[in-house]
Amino acid sequence: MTKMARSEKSEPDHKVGVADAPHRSAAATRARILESAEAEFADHGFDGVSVRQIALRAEVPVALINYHYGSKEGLYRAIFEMRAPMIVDQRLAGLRLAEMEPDQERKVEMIVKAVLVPNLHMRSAEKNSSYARILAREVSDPKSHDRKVIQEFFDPIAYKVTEALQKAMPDRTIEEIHWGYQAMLGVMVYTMADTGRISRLSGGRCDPEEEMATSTHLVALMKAALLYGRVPKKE
Amino acid sequence: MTKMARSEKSEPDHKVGVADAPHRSAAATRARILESAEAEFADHGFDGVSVRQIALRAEVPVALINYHYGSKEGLYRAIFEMRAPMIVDQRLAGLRLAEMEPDQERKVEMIVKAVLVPNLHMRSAEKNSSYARILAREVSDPKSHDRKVIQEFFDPIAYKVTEALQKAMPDRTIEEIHWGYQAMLGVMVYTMADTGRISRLSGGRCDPEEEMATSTHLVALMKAALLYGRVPKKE
DNA sequence: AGCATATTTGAACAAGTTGACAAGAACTTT
DNA sequence: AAAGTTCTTGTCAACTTGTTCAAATATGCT
Repeated sequence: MTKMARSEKSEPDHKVGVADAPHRSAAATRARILESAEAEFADHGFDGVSVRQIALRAEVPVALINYHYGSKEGLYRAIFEMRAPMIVDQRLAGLRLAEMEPDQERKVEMIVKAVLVPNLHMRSAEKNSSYARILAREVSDPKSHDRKVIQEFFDPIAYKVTEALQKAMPDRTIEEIHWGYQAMLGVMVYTMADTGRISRLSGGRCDPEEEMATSTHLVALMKAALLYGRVPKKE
Repeated sequence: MTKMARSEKSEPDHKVGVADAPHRSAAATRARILESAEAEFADHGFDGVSVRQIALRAEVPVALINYHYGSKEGLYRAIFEMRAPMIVDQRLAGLRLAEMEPDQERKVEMIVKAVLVPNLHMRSAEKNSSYARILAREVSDPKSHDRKVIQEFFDPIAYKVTEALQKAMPDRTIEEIHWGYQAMLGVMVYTMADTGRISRLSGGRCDPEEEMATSTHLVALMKAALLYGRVPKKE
């Protein structure tokens, strides 16, 4: 029987008076590893990074990361377990607000915002920008299918969004609703994953780092797409 | 000095009468390697695949692929050198058609189609579906930045598209044009990269494999986004 | 203090990686 | 038919990969 990783931590709220002692607390080390992993995975992808690179960046011996997270994939998943709830909660909050809005046009706009804004914000919040890139990469990686991480963490909220859209625009077909949602996700992910191409092509006029401008434009586009983008009825 | 790869082939149009001879022609072998590489890269990404896996699938010894393509990256680039012109040409043709259209609304729709349809078609054409997934992956991979493959092959056509959009909708700001274009690319790439999530979320109602339905919906959405998605003017 | 548990460490492991080489087979041209 | 390319092949060395081990150190509790 192999030694199991310490997945669950007691996380004792010990006094941090001895902060600069030889060993920072275990929790701090775990956090540092997670941080490094996030950055490295964002830059090079799951397969593009070796556990050693992560360990090097975190300034810990390689073995430690296996001790704390069990495996490379365990470490990877830990990133999502930490970050996913943040944006899921924000989306839920946005959806609740949209629900109360009587005006249809505004309601759709609020739903769009509920989906896009949390992620776009995270993208520009320096600290989390790497997670945004990991997320973007994960959705376009067939291997993620095996990891099931998107499905596990984000499918539930996806259902909530499509439901909300359906309620806001009852005259739409289910297909229209879903393709509309996919379109939203697409532009969001593409923008989050941006590696400088948008800025390059636009001569610097468009920059995903500028959260306000980006959100404004994308929300306007997707709102219009959802409200006015009807497919000509068959036959 | 290392032995250089045979990047350029004389590609002699020799008689293929002896097709089933012990050695298939060199060109055929090259092609077979390229095919296998395409499939493997699509499934696992550049870093997720070893040259051995590709060689195994193509049923050739490992060394042969280094002989023909010099290196793993050389092989990767060869895929784009083969496929990119196909879709670039189709887009250009679409743009030329759009140019003659007098009606603005139709014109924009034609530009959208010129961008989306070639890729979506390739996605569903069984043979090339793997290339579509490679492409999708490449745009969300910062490492591609180093490889410069997107920039090299697709930036030129991107400029042509934004120009066309500008001419079709002269009242738009440059930012609106570019964000509109990025949105188009986003939904396209996301759809091309799909790993089954779209179908799963929609209970099987939406499937990127169904080219007609997919194109119809996405074109309708993006046309509306571009035509009616104006950002409220500042101040 | 002293004992048990949690954490950290460097070294080692087996498996798999890439790119290279020299030798051989096949096809072209002379 | 001989010579010269072009193409194919098995094997190799040097190196990474993720993971594990046993020993060392730190920490928390009574």
